[in-house]
Amino acid sequence: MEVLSKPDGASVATTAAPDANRRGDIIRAAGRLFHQKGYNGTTIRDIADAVNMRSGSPFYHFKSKHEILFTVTTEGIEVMLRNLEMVIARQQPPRACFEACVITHMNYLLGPGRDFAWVMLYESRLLDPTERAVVHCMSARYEEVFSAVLDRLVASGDLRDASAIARKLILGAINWSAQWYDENGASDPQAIAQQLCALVLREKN
Amino acid sequence: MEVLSKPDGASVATTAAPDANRRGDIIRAAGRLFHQKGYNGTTIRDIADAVNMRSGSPFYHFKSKHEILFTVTTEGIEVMLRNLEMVIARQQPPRACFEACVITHMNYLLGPGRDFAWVMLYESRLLDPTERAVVHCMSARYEEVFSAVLDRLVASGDLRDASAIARKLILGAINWSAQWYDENGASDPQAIAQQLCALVLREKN
DNA sequence: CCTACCGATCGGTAGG
DNA sequence: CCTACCGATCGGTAGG
Repeated sequence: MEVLSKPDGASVATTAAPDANRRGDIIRAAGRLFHQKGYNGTTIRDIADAVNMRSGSPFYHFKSKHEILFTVTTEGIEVMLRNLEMVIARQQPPRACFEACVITHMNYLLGPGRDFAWVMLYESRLLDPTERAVVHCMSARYEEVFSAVLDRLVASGDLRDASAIARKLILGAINWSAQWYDENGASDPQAIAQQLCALVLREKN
Repeated sequence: MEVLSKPDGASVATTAAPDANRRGDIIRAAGRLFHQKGYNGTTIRDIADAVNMRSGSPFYHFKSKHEILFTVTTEGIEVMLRNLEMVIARQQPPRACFEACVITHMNYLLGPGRDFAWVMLYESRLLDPTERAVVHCMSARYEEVFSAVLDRLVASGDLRDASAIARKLILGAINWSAQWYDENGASDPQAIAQQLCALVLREKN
């Protein structure tokens, strides 16, 4: 790489990085900041600072602040949906399938996807109607797939009720964990997922 | 009242109202706006407009925008805690007590307290550390009282587990309902509360 | 509680 | 991707 032949390597490393994914840097930094301070509490200058740009430069990659929020949000929901479909493709028995879905959901929600999932759950409502409709559509798809997992649990006798309200309550218990989970605390995402399963599933016999 | 003797009654009615609780008007309007658009997405001018004041006037009642947020937040948690303690004072059996607590919680969360509870749940994190500590302390008190209700359920055999995680999961399922509840939808707060009870409690026999 | 206003900051843009 | 900047708007205040 030509970078190596430049006389001032250190300076190049921090200011140039020609082929690095600056767009990805921006959405990761924006996700973290939107999570910490909220969308409206975060300025373009905050985001630019976090990736060592000047305040005008994020607009070279995104046409508006809203577009950054939209990108962060869809990144979150897309990964969650992809993960869910991968787990279901394993074709496990109903109970094992549900447990795996919850573990996967929580691993992302409380782990690498913390910021993206948070923004999707709590900040996407600040998008304008058109963008919000897209996000809502993707969330509905997630719920639809999850719903089929619950239906199988009812069929196998592991769950009493898979109505729309029951589904919302279960997903609520899961998603709410992002509010109180402490990564330095005693329990990890998997342990929480298992507690959730024990709470809503019938006792095994 | 002297108001009645004024020649232009209509004008008086909209501009004077000398002894009305303007402070209460402000926090109600602020609650609704913070719920709709978020704390940072709501301006002092939005709030002032909503109660027919000019932009500088809210500062006659509150020393800062943060103080309005703090007041809205504590109003929410105080009412919820008071309601909870009133239900517990009825001294019902464990299962009936739990059901009554959940119904009361949801009636406020999805009904008259919609805005206050929402702001408490989702916007209070934007307070500065000192104010947030006060709110956190009140929330902890709520959880503590709720925890005792769960302990009795375990003792009576109606619930398998009342660990801290189980408690968080149950409260999460409840609180999350504010995200999806549709007041024009099919089910009312009480029906949702009963579904929650059916989901987490052992079957009666 | 209003009028009039302030300094700071915001999202976004033109031109390079 | 930076420099330099713009119009709009923000939270808050002084004086009445």
